[in-house]
Amino acid sequence: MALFWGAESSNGKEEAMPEGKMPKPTESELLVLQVLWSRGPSTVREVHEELSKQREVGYTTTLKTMQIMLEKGLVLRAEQGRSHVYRAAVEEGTVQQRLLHQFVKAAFRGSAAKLVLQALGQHRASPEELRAIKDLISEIERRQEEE
Amino acid sequence: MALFWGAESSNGKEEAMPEGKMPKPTESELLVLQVLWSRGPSTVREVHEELSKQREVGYTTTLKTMQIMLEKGLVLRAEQGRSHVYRAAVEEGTVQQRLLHQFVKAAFRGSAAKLVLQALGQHRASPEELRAIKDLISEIERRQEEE
DNA sequence: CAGAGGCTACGAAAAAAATCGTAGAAAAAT
DNA sequence: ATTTTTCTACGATTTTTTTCGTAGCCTCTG
Repeated sequence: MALFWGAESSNGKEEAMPEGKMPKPTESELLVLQVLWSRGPSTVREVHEELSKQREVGYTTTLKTMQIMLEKGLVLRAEQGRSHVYRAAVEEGTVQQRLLHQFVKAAFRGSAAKLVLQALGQHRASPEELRAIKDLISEIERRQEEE
Repeated sequence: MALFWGAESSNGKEEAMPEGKMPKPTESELLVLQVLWSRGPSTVREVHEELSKQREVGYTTTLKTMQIMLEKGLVLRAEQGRSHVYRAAVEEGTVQQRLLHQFVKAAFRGSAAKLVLQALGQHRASPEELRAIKDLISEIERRQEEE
């Protein structure tokens, strides 16, 4: 079991990415992050197995992608025997927030409301989720009235 | 005034893109589409002026982008004197829908509800918009109860 | 009519991403 | 002890996207 992170002190990337300077992950990198977020710390092999389910891709491709992500600071890794265990260096919510912001601007001319309407209309949401959304809206409305 | 579209019959791209086989527009192409959607049919020069406000870019770059978009069928054009007037060949809503779907999958692991919550929490929505969203939710809930 | 300016076409270069082959080290299997 | 498997490193290639230079063609001006 790898008990500590930051064994790679040589490249100076052992700390979790400071929220400010996070580089935008590419599509492939996002796929890797998804696996890390859902599985937790994983080896290249494990991530690769997971990605292989979705689409055909060579092992070294996944490896290379993850190495690049390490350079960018999107992931951290620890040695474990002869292999490496990677983990996400950026939080899912933070990445989502940043990507969402850019997406709203790029595809919805900045109108988050339009996006929300489209998303709700198009995708299926559970009663609980709808409830949560309604609650949030009430919350926002309450705050607006106060102003 | 250009009264008809489809003067470019030679390249067989004079019809609006059939919803099914629309290629995913790249970032730059999306910027062009945004201009066409908001201004309506425009010349390269006009689109370029608009884009120049946002970022520095050469005229021929914009031109080339639009020519590629024509090949892909993302835009249509009509000759007007010695210049061309372009218009979007794909509807804004349709493109948004497709991009949104991919985005939810790529960044929110398919959870539209999570995206909605993030979007509402992060961006400002007007009371009217909130109203509209609430209405839509009620509508969805009603439909779900019936099942 | 000559020159300037505005347009498009076209090709090619530059930049960004994705993919993979090969080599070499270490561990496991036989 | 050999061989086979399993890893990483690294470079190179391919693909996609973006950007722009140059040439040729009209049109308008002087």
